[in-house]
Amino acid sequence: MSITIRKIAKDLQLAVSTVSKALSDSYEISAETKRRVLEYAEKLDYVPNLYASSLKQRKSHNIAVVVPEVADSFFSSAINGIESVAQTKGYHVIVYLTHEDLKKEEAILRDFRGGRVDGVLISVSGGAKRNSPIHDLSAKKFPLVFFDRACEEVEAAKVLTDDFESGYKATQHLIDRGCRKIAFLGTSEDLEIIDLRRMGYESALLSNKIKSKKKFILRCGNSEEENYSLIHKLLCRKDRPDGIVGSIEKLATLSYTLCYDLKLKISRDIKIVGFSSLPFASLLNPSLTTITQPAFEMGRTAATLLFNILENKKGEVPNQRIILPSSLMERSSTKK
Amino acid sequence: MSITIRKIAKDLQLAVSTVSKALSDSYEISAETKRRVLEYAEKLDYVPNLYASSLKQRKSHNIAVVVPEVADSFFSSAINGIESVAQTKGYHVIVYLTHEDLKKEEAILRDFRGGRVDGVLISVSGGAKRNSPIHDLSAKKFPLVFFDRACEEVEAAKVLTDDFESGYKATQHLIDRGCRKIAFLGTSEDLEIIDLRRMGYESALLSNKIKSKKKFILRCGNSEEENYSLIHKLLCRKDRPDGIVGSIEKLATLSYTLCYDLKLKISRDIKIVGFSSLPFASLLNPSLTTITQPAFEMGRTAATLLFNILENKKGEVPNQRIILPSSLMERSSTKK
DNA sequence: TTTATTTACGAAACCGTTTTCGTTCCCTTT
DNA sequence: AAAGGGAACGAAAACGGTTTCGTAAATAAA
Repeated sequence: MSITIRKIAKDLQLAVSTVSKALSDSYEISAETKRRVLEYAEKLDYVPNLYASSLKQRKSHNIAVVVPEVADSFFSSAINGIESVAQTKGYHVIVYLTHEDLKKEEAILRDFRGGRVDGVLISVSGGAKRNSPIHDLSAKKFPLVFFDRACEEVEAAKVLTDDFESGYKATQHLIDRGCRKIAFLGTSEDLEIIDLRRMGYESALLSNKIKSKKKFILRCGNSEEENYSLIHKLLCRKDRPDGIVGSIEKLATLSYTLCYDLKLKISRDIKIVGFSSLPFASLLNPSLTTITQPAFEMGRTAATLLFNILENKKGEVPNQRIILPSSLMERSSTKK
Repeated sequence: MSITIRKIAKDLQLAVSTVSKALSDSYEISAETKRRVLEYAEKLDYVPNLYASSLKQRKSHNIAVVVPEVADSFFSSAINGIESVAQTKGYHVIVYLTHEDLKKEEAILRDFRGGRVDGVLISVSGGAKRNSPIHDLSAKKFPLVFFDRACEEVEAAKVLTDDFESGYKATQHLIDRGCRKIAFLGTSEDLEIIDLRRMGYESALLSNKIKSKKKFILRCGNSEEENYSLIHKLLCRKDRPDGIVGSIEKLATLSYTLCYDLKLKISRDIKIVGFSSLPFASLLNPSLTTITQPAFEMGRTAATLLFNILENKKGEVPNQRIILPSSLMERSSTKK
């Protein structure tokens, strides 16, 4: 039997309301009574029941972070950024993993509607339609901020990078390094950011009068094995690409593995640039040229935005759209 | 205003208890009534209030995973392992990050006592004393399973690897490759697993009649910069080590960075073996020889154990101690 | 001195479920 | 026909806090 506010009240000959107020440091209670209550609570090692207070107060002091996975440098850094601000606000951050499974994501969001969290920061998983009804509904039900991977048509705050430009820059960089047959590794489902990166890629090709080939645009899936064989096939073509844009971290590293396996020398035979926030991209063999997003900063910004909404600061645009700059970090994988 | 069971009851001219039972598919309720309730609930998009039911039922259907950080391949994989079993049990897993801050860890555990979660899986942060009172108390308060980083003297289930043996193996491997001046990079606080790894290291040195030097045993901290300069100092000594055991993933990769900066050629000038579950350790330059723990499997096992406790399966030893094997993956960083 | 105001506390309602007992009503038994 | 036994549902008490609204005493204002 856990110790409750009622027990404290009885033992101290006080009303439960008095104890409750004393514990929350209400002005209605005298210093002396507060002291008695605090002391006794401490002594009994009283811990308030979360569910009782949340039920009554209609707030949980929790925010959710919903991400596809955590074994990705972008997400793990972003989570740290989010935590850094949640902490100052006295909020807990709860991490939910979708494993790129839209069904799971929907289940999680639906579950939130029960009041589990006060707000949500989300980077949607593949397959989330641009105007997913569930995301839309959720955004109307409670504060929701997209970061990095958003649903375009859902009205909510968003923290993004300029993915079109990033795709363009990555591709242009490869072209500058002499590549002419550049492949783009994307995901199978229609994620907006991947689409934009691909459009940037295609636009760069166009600017340089290079024909974009369907065969060089891969739609990778969720399974490592499947992706392995897809890229394998790509790299075994007669007109094998001489450059790769890996629009997801794991696709870039997987390309490395394939080059190893196929005895292709990265940078000489084929140049690679990957989207990644890996702290040790420079330790890879060869060091990987990356488009690096300000992951921590994006998390921080998104969380700040969320708290602005929660605290209902006026003067704030409700559905802000913030674009943070990402940068091309040139390394050996694209050396001439 | 959210829609509640009470509204459904009123609209359908039923008692709240009837609706509640219908929703939980109780045998007391006729099929017809169930159908009506379900249909109407669906129509109104009813979502049960989590706090109300948890308050009443005294269970949350949540389990917590408490880890120092998530930007570490071991932890991110372990989390996936945990999730894989939680999912089959209909439980949510909530990830808490301590950032290796014991104060924060204590606050989190204390918070749990309010009933936030039904059970906890924890890998303690540095500085957690062997018999930390808070962990001890927590273990008595609710189901708690340690994985990887445990508090030795706290009575609770544990899923571990043989860290002494791993430290020994790593060191012996370096000796076999010709190293004689081997450094051990550990953490500053007394984590049991690090201690065991270090003892394995020292034991291997002893077996080979190599004197262990205090100066070669580094106690790294939490800040990257600090660790950088610590290792920097180590590698600039006149009698610079010819081998390094990195007992934490980030210490191994940091050593790489330092070798780069100091123009030391890894494997020729200095050999490195690191504890890591990085999927792309083989992509590093040079590929990193690792002690790899079965991270996913450990997560899975720990979670299974926790659910056994939650379900109170008899015939199960309450405080099992399971040791899983880790393996030395030989790669280029320790080539002769 | 009377009236207003403040201070410090208590009683009770409430948050939205679950759960325990009843209580009907109807159908078997004997 | 009386007793017994389900089947289907309702009333009300929890769960452990918070919050509103009183109220008595103490203090200040008139």
